[in-house]
Amino acid sequence: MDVDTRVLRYYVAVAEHLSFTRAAQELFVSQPSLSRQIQRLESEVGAALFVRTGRQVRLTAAGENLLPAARRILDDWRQAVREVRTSEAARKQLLRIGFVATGAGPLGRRARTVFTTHHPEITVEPKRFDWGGEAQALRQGLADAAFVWLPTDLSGLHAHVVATEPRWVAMAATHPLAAAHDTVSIMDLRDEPLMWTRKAPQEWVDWWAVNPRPDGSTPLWGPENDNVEEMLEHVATGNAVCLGTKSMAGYYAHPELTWRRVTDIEPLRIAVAWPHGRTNPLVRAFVETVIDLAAL
Amino acid sequence: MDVDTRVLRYYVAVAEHLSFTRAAQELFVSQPSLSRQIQRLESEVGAALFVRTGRQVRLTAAGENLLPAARRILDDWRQAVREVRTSEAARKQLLRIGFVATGAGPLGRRARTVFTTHHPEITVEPKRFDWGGEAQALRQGLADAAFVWLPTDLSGLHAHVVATEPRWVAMAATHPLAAAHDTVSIMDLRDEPLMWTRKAPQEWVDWWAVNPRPDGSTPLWGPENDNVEEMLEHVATGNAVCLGTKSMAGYYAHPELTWRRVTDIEPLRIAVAWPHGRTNPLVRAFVETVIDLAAL
DNA sequence: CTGCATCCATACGTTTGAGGCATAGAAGCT
DNA sequence: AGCTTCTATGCCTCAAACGTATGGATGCAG
Repeated sequence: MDVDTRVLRYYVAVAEHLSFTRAAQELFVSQPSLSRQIQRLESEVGAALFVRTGRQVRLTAAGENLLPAARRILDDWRQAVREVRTSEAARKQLLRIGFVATGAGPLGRRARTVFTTHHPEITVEPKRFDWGGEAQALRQGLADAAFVWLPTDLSGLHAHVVATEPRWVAMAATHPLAAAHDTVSIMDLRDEPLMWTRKAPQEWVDWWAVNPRPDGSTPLWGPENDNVEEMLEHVATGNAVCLGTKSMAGYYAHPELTWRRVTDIEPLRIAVAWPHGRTNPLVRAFVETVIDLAAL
Repeated sequence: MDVDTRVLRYYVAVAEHLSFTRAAQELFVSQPSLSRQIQRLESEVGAALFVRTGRQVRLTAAGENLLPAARRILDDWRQAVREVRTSEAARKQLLRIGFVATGAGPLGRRARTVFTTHHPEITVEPKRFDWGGEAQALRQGLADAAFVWLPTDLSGLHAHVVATEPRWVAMAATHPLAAAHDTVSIMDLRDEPLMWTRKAPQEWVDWWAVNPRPDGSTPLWGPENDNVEEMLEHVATGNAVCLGTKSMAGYYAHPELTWRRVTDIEPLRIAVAWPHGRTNPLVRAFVETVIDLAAL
């Protein structure tokens, strides 16, 4: 009679993809493991949820009927956890500001400073997340507001674009390109292995990698990584190059690393974002501070 | 971010009893295990749910806020599973009739016979449950209708009393009481260890054991058991005596067992019951068959 | 019609975690 | 101060969830 929300997530994923293999990939579990969990769920509820006919998978009537309940339970739980976490932070007079890597650069720091002078009783906690994690964190109640890097999935969130940053490329100091030019073109990176991550959605990875390239080609993929530090370790070692922001060129300038401006790709857009639903007045105040500063 | 509904049940139980020890007893888990699960839940949601102050346990604000969501999720899941199981049975043209031990005796069998002649396309499946399990089975969608033995918790169920049965007592054939009388009084059983179960609610156990006795005394408790067969094994071995129905005296008459009518206790009331909510017309038809037969 | 590719199920070994028992530690009562 | 009551911690056991390797069925192409 008991279920784990994990199993419900598995079920919804299979129902959405109508494929165990693809759902397993999305869920970062093996296909056999996923099959077992679905079998277990089916025996628990006493009915087959999917019809597997060799080549294709489709929902049974029971599968269709259970699906809304599974979604409802997942939403209910996510929202409940988000509210508890958010209230707990509010109770402790905390304002948790999520960001990735350099976040919004100088704007973020100025906003925190200004906010703190107006609300000295509040502790503002900058919270660093892995690639794509800042938007996720808002949905999970792990941050109250965040500087999110676009493009990303903004469902469930309010967002205002407050800054843009030119994109730069990082490479090992010994890299030939570093010696050759002060600036580079995206086409100069055609044969360079590029860093990527499975933490962020595909859309995000493609945008950063400029995939497809202006000439229609696909980037050469290098090692995977979860966050800036890991990424730059790889790059300094010479395994790959990576794209980043102008701020990153300043913040993460170590001797083994060389940064160059990329002249011909669009800049990063950065938004301040916060979750839908009842909004803590402090969150709104912080967002307004950011927007005001951005307008200067 | 994931939870098991089991953990939510634990949480709700602790919140209702405001005691880990008592909740653990109700849930049939050890107190340390329960404590650990609650700790785990608390770290998952990022807030303490209970304040433990040595002598007493009370809910925190976060604990109060999470409670409705936990209850909602549990109800949602129970209902979803019940509906899937019920629809699946309907799809297979099954009508599952729950009962305990001898159920409603001859009435149950006659009702199934009559129903089958009117609905030959339907397979009627008598389903036997452990003590107190027939009402539970209706709530869990494991039966479509059932003969429930009163008193029991009827929440979520419709019920009509359709029969009563005098109560008899079973003892080992070698038992002194068996030789002495044709009938016995409840007071004759004062010093006899009586069978009991933890499957059914306390109310049920007390009613069967006639606790307290007319003179205010408490029965002497014998071995525990889950169902008729286990109970009668104990009784035949001479470990205890047990109370049962007149039907049981006929159905379960083996040589090592002697049954005697108990003259001075109220008879068992038996109801036909079915779950709240959308009701399959076949269920209603069966219930009406039972009620009609009972009226004869 | 045969070989190949695709996709889900099964087998098996490994690891995580939920449970029980014993016991420590804290709080209130006598 | 000692006793009782209640929750937390340490340690062990066992079930189950996961991954890798592989089997088996289906559909497509040559």
